[in-house]
Amino acid sequence: MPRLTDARKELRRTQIAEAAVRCFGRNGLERTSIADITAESGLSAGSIYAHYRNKADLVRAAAREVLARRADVLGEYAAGDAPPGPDELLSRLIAAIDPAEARVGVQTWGEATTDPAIRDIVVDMTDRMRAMLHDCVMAWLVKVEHHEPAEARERATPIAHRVMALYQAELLYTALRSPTEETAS
Amino acid sequence: MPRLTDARKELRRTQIAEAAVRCFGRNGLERTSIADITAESGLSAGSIYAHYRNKADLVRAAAREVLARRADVLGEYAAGDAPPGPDELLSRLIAAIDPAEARVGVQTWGEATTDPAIRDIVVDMTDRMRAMLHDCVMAWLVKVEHHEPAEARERATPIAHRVMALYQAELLYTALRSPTEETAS
DNA sequence: ACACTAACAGAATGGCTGTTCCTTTTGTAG
DNA sequence: CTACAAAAGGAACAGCCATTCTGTTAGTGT
Repeated sequence: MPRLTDARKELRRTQIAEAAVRCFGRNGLERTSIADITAESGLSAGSIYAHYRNKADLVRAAAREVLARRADVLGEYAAGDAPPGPDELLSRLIAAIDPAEARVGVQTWGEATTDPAIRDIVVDMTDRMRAMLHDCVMAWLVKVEHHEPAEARERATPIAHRVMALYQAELLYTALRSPTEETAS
Repeated sequence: MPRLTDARKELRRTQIAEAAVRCFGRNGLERTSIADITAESGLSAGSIYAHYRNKADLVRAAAREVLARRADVLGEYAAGDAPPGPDELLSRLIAAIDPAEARVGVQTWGEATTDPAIRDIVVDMTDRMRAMLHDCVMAWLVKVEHHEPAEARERATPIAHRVMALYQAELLYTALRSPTEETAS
């Protein structure tokens, strides 16, 4: 084959990454072998190495994917014109948690303590998500609680911090609650 | 040597476990080889296997040790006759966090998503710690806020839950903040 | 439609690592 | 103090797994 068109290439990359995420959720980052991923994705080792430099690179991509998907959910809320308050916001975030992705997310935290590249991804995604929470809470303070924008910005910071913390804790609980068995119909 | 006296045997076990914890904090649970642990502990492979059935067994012991040490800190507070309020309690817990142990703790979470044995340890320790927090908050409600014991017991539950969540989030931040370098003099 | 070249399959490899085995050492009981 | 047996040392082993390599296939630009 000649060089694949960019769309196709990206498609293959996500196909591999998604298979990897499924494997990671099932067996963990390190206990997942390339062979597992080839089996899950239906591709071969050679093919995987044509798209990712090595396993670490693939893990990074998987981490980015999982974390990004979680962050995206937030974008919608902040933009709406009836922003939910902190409690409601937290409830919705928690309701949107997917157990499999929660597991990979928590595994990612563990890996981040050791691997600087993963650490940067996690920190970056966390900061970004907290910023979105901040926007969301500020919008609520202004539109619903009728605070001054300047004051709202200040007040929103610790609230966003707390919501983030409670959300992460819930993510951990979800990850621990569903050890390895779920056959969601 | 004949069978070591129980005290000596336990000493060796903790010597190995502590070396393992140091290695885990530095390189992660899976990236730490038995060779690393022999180097860190000054013992040999044969010796390690005389005290632990296998590596998984050693990881379990290390997890227990780290989590137990964190839980122990709490015991003191609950027993004192001037129990700290939730905010003060959280501050003290956070102040007592050791970065190296935080890293191993977070790694343990990641492992728990995959390994049922580790999962049980983490869940057990978390429950135990939350129960201690509950006792502590209840003592505060009764002794300082002058609530009725029955009412205090009820009110303490969600508060303990929140303190636990915020503590765990802080643990995560600490683990991420200190990637691998600290040469505390 | 053709040719070119990168994607793909899958076997081969080389290194690493958990575990075991055998020897030597040494703590303990009598 | 002696003898015994378990513990410590460390080399050897076996299996796994990331990565590479070789040939084959099939998209893509012309």
